[in-house]
Amino acid sequence: MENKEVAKILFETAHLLELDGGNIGRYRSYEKAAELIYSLHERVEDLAKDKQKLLELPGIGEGIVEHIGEILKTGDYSLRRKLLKKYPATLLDVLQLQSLGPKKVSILWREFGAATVQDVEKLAREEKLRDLPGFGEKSEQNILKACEFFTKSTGRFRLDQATDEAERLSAYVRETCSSVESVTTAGSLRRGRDTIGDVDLLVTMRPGQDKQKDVDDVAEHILKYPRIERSLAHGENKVSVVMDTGVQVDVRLLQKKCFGAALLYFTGSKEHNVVLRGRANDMGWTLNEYALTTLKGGKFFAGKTEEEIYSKLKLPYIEPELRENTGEIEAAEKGTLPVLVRLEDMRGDLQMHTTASDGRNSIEQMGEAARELGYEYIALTDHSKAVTVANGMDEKRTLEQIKKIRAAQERVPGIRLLAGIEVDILKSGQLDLDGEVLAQLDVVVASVHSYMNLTREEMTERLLAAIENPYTQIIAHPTGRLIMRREPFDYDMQKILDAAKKHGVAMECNSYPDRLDLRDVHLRMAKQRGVKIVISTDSHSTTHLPFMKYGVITARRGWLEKKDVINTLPAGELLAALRPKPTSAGKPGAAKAAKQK
DNA sequence: GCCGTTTTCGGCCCGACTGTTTTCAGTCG
Repeated sequence: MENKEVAKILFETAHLLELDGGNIGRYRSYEKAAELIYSLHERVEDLAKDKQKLLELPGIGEGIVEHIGEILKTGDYSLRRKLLKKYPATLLDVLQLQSLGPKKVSILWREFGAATVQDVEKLAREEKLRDLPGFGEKSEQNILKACEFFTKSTGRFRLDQATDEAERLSAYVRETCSSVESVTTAGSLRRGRDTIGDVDLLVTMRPGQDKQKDVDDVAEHILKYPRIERSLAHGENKVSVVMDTGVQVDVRLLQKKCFGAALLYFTGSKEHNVVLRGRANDMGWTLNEYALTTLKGGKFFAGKTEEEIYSKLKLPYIEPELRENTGEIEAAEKGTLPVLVRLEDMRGDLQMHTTASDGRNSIEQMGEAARELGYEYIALTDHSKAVTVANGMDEKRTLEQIKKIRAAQERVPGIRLLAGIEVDILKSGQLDLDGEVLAQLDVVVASVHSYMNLTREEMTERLLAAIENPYTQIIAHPTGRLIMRREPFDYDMQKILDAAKKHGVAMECNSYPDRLDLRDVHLRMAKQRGVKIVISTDSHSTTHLPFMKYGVITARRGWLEKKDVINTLPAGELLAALRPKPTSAGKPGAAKAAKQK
């Protein structure tokens, strides 16, 4: 059973307990355990074999260990089942609605038997909510809007969508408010999560222009941004709006001396902050979004920069992408934080498509655009014949494509053009092209585009076969997930990564914002095993080449350093770092054997 | 249900905002 599934059952139990009222802290224990397991990089199933190991985890006690045992054994949990007899599972959706929390959801359930978002929406339309205690006309309207929003979307957005929204609004504020000194992105967007709930922007004022009136003027001005669909909140130092794209943006207007404390606080994660707060308390201070102050007397101690606060807490600066409370604080204490890979470290891009298959641009255009970005090399990796919808190439066309790439090199100086392929991994695990042809390519990237619903065992075998094939050098978008659209393939990731390490096959961190695959947790697993990583864009147009930044941020979330990512190497060293292919001339039988694998 | 150098009970991060109230409960991040 996957950690995600165990965590889901615990989360649901926590929410149901919250609805049920009673002991305040009890549900938080379930929630804390769920959060921990969700972000754990070891499998909870493996840890559970040794009860002591589970007990060592913070927030996990005898009770939770027993419940985890039950969940792993039976696939469900008796308390959750019991609560679900009392409350329908659809109430968990209702709980997701903005402005409705456990207390109010509980009232709606008791008073009207409202169990679904549709039920609540109907009641709001019939104006039946406004007379309940704690409700009113305005909250009825908000609930109605929340129901409509829920129906329209699940409320999360891809990293690129949130990035675009943040950049557009930031530019508007910077360009049109002369009293504003800086606009900074915080929240999960700054941490680089693959999906974003809402965008957090922090605004500071220029010296001398930071009186409440100036701040109010800026808030008013932000509310005039034409792409705002509606405003959710407008306080003294906060403006919350929903854009016409459905993305929610919270803008906070800050005093400069609080900027570091606020940036730290609003960047999160919540779990990271809770530990920092506890640490501050232990040292005789208290940390909030304004400052680090003394516990007694509230004397200001630090707050202007994040570095200053970490330093006072006797920690080195921790990069935002690491702030998930998954070991970064311990690493910071020991001085073993990774030096994370940066976008500037990337020397080439190893997956992209041209008009030869389903790309929009020619070899030359891709080469020139990549050279503009400062790359030293790229691999042109069009599809193989199994992907008929993408005009995949057979052996003959692949050989012609190699010639075309070699010829294009003459016309595009200043960047090395590597002849590559994105060869399909067939249902059997065989590669889609003959070994003799694969042997002539500089870079062989292999990936799955069909039969995505095989059983866990079948999919594991399929990928193992592909990795064992001597021509495979890189596995591209290894889990096949499409963010918010398609679940990842089901297979044994540990076995696949172990095999990749054994055979010297690199795993891709695909930068395409719909994919981000491998994801952070899996990249970290790969790093721990010493598996080589490449970060590629899978560009289908020159306009996709800048997606590299999303792959890099995902890699950073996976704790990857420059040395873990082989396309940070110069071309010669990169080619040496790729798994050596058998040459068709040297071993006549090798190619044939590989084909039959 | 978990936790503890204010430790076996009593609190669980904590401050802002909203909407409903006339001083605060509920929600949110």
